[in-house]
Amino acid sequence: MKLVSVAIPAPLRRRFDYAAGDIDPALLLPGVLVRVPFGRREQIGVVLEAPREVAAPEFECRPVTAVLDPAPLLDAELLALCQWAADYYHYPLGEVLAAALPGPLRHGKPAPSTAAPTLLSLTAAGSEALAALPARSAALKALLEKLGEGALSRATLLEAQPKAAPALRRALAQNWVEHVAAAGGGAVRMLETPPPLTTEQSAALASLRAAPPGYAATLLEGVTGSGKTEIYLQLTADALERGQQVLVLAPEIGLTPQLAERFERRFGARVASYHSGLSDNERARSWMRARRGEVDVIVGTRSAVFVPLARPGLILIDEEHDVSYKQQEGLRYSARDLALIRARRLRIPAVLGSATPALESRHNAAAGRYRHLRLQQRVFSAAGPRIGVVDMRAQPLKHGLSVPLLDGVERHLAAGGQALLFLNRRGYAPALLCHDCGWVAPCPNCDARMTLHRARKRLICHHCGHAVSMPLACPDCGGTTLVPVGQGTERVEDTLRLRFPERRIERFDSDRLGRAGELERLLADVRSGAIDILVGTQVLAKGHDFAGLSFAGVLDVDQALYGSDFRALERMGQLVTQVAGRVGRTGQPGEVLLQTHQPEHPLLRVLIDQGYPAFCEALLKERRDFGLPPFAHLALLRAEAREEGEALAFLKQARDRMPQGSGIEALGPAPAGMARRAGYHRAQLLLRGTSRTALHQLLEQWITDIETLPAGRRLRWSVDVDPADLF
DNA sequence: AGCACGCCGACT
DNA sequence: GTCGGCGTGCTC
Repeated sequence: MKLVSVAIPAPLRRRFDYAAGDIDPALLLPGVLVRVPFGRREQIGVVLEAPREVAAPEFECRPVTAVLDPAPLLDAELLALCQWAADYYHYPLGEVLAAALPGPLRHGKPAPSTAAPTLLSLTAAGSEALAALPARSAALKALLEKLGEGALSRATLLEAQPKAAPALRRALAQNWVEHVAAAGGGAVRMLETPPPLTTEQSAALASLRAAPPGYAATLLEGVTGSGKTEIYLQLTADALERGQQVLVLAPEIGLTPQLAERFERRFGARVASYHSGLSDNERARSWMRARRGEVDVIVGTRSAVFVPLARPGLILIDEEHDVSYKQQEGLRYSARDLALIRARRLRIPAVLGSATPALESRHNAAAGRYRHLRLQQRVFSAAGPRIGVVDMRAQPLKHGLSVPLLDGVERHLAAGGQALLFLNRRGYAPALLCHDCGWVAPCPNCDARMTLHRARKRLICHHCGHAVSMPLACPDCGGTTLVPVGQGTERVEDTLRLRFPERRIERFDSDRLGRAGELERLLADVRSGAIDILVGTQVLAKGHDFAGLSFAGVLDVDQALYGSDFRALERMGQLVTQVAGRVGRTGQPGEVLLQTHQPEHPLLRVLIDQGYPAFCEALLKERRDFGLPPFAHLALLRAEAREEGEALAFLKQARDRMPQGSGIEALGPAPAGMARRAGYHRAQLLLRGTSRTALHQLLEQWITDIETLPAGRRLRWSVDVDPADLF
């Protein structure tokens, strides 16, 4: 009889064999989705291998219920990539496959019908209408203006202007906007004249183009403003001319529309976006369009690394250093690393771009695994900003803002510049203290303090989301003098409002930017010069261009200097360098001030005096001395349980069963950095080894063994290969 | 993960 | 007498 191996989306690290039954074996190809009976219910599984003839099955196999696709949904390459990820991250293949498929397809919905996207173009009548439009037709005006800059697909347009759908309907009805075919299938139309390249850009491009066809990884280390995107665009043009597809990864949803826009504007390319901001159906459509070759450029976040490619030609990973590429739950994969694996298997080039490459990437480049190209010259201004330090010791403070910093803001605003203040802490204050008895509002679920959100009159835990209304009196002693301690972006914003009442100050953090399109709207105001001071978190450090910025302040450098996470310093260096790179593009000299209580910190000095590359060298030396990545390979066994001590006890058992003599060291188990979070007690066991092969061999054996531990059933545990942090 | 089976406590 | 708690086992 004919048997097929099927992967089932369940936390089971094995395959299940089914009988072909009365289904034509020719339909049961690898990558085909099938409906199969599984226990007492039905599951959608993926066929892993073509049916094999077995005389007498050792197991009584149940028959496949139905074949869901006429042709395999997953091609051989994607299947192999998922198998690789399952092996490397020690995660069940069925679950990896489920992660690679958009929701509707995973649940057995038929593949949506798609067509190559068309572009929306402003007509002559549209231009005329735009000029005559009354001011109150704001949405329509914004829409026509946007399309006036160049044709865009409907999807990209709606990502930039989420509420433009009604206006678009009207514009189409009036013939102010028309559908035009996008370029594709090897025909590249240059719709924009590419800007002249700098000498460095030309050299980098020439070097990339000179590479023989096939896999090559290139680290493109280019300071902010050195024109990495232009290199991406020109490499993309090459691939499009060859009739190939380009996969572009960005760390954040907010960066994908801009990239999509660039490709559509430049080439009239057929672009699909893929990220979690899209609806399930939109994701399924993008996925299928890429699979069917109806789009030539796929722009997406982490999960886009699993989008199938009909004609793969190039993979671009922008801001490759960004930690968002690492998934922090479930299948804990690194999209950057998987993208490189994918490029190698596909025998196509990959380019890792960043102004501040990850230590690992610089190390890989130095070891000859990647080519290393550098762009050190900015396109628009010759000099980088001056970076200074404010010694916070004995400084009079205004809610965390020092006098030199406030003076800096003042000076640059007076000179017509914009100022950016960076603080990686949202809310008003990270703690609320009773002045009478010393009580500090704790989170009932976590080992953490509640953050005060004053505008919303609430205390919110940033680790579990628990929220209560702001107390008026201390619950312990009844005292009414409750003092906010420390500062978050909200408080900095308030302080600045008092100091600069006539200036427009805007906060950029996830509290403020909740609604779709809000960031885009604010960024437009920054570009037009309507906003004078930007206060924000992470969001501000990622890839957005602020042409008018001439001053930046980093308020809490100390967090990284005291931080216990081994990557904290690396991230601080990246942040400072990225922030510095956004400053002083206008031509007026930029300035960056770092507030710290440790102005003499040796690594901080190296960063300021010698720059990011030297800083990385110093950090790498430290990592070597401490036996940390990239000089050792890590895996973390995490566990969390409702009862205190259970997680630790489980990890101790696991440790006792670790195979011996593998050369892998076990450190711990120990309670996690935050021992209790969201009601769970957490602990972890760290594995370290210099041989990746040895580490993986051990993990494979060991995990199979741990799975049989009864204690493991009563708690949640997971394996994290190449953990991004050790918390 | 689901889902069923099974063996003990407090209800109508 | 049953309803239901969650420990244990299994899924081709």
